[in-house]
Amino acid sequence: MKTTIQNIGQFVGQEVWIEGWLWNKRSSGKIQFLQLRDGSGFIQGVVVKAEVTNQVFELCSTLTQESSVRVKGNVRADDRAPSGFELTVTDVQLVSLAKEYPITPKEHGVDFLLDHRHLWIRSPRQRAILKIRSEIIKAMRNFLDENGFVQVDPPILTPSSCEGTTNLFHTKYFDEDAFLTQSGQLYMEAAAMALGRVYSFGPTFRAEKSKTRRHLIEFWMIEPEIAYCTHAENMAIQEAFVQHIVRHILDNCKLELKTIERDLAPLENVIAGPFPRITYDDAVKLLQEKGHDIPWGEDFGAPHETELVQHFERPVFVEKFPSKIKAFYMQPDPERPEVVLGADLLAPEGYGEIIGGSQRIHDPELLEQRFKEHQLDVAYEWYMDLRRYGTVPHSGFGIGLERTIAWICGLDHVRETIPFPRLLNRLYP
RNA sequence: UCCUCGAUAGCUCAGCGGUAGAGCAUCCGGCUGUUAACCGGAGGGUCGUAGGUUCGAACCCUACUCGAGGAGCCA
Repeated sequence: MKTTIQNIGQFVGQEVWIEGWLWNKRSSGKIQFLQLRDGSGFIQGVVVKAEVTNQVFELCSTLTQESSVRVKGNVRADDRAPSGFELTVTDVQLVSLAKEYPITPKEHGVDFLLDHRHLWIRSPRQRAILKIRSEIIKAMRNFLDENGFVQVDPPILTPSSCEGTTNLFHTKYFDEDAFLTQSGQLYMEAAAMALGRVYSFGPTFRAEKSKTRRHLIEFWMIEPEIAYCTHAENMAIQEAFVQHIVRHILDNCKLELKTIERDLAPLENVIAGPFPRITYDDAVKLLQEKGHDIPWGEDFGAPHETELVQHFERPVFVEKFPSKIKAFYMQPDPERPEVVLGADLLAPEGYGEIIGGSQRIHDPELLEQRFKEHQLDVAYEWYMDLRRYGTVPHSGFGIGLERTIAWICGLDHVRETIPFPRLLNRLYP
């Protein structure tokens, strides 16, 4: 009978085969402990010399780290095992004897590990993070699908930038210039006018020379866009969305959270109540009271965000930023036209902005005026069309997948949240 | 782009002007409950590159290359 380590608890008292790899081994003369993994989980195989053939015992003593093996054994519940189960080995088949494995059980530097990322992802910690990544994506899709959103895929090759500010990756589209997308938002606005509630899920590229623990050159974003939706409704959706994700991970990734030693208390608090909201005005006042030298009208830097977040136990919405420091498409507040109906969601524990969202300008004249102010070119004719033909108030947001993962996992760098991170000066492996 | 720090064995690091070191990994030997197992032994180096100072440089100086952390920008 063949099974996976994940399901091995169903076979207590029975003899099963598992197919996997040896990730570490300890031996003691007449007993050997094989640390086995098969992708679905980890289990220890105990090889007792008196209980197997000499051939099997000898084979085990020659096994190297990361050799691939098929192992037969009796499943036992054992309190000494981290997963609760152990395998008393009865037979072993060698699939391939691994050469000297570079990633030893000792500590390694970041550069070395990133050079060996294709092997690093085999380690228990990295496996747990990638598993949580998959579950976060699943939770996001579940929430959106259950709330009437339709997935729409925007293009990756685009004729120009969406927001104008950041540096884009340039490429050629036959004889034309083209750029890798930095956001699918403008296309999602078109899609929302066709399908009501939509979301995109795809990669995003920023050619910024950013070199911090919060930045990747290539990262994934989820960008929901909703027709007939106000700024307030937009924030309510974001709050429910983030709480759904955290709840899903707490319910479904207990073993993985334990593997990465995540403190669960801050996560449990995220789902215990509503997210606080603070206006940009009040945020500036708070920062000034705390001794920060920031005038009204200036955007927050990393130290400002860190300070702000310390005053709240849950993710906090900072809303109504000055329109001058925000994107051209954001709807002005009718009561105070110098600020916009938009909000950033700042994650707790210093993870920074994970969501940026806003109500979009739906008035054609105002949008035309913003185009002129920002000196945007005619490539946006189609975007103006959305206001010419049945324009409606609408809102949306973008959530950065890797920052969300880093926050939920409690990691100190986003590079561990993606299988093969693209970083400044790192395109390998 | 700017600021700070770093580069010595396959890996992680110590050595900071006078014969190149340790732990892990590898190989050999020992051990029936190990959890980064442990104990004994062996092999393993153009000290990032190029100059300079010095009787003598891994060590001091200069430049360059690569990397890390942070800033700006952002998700």
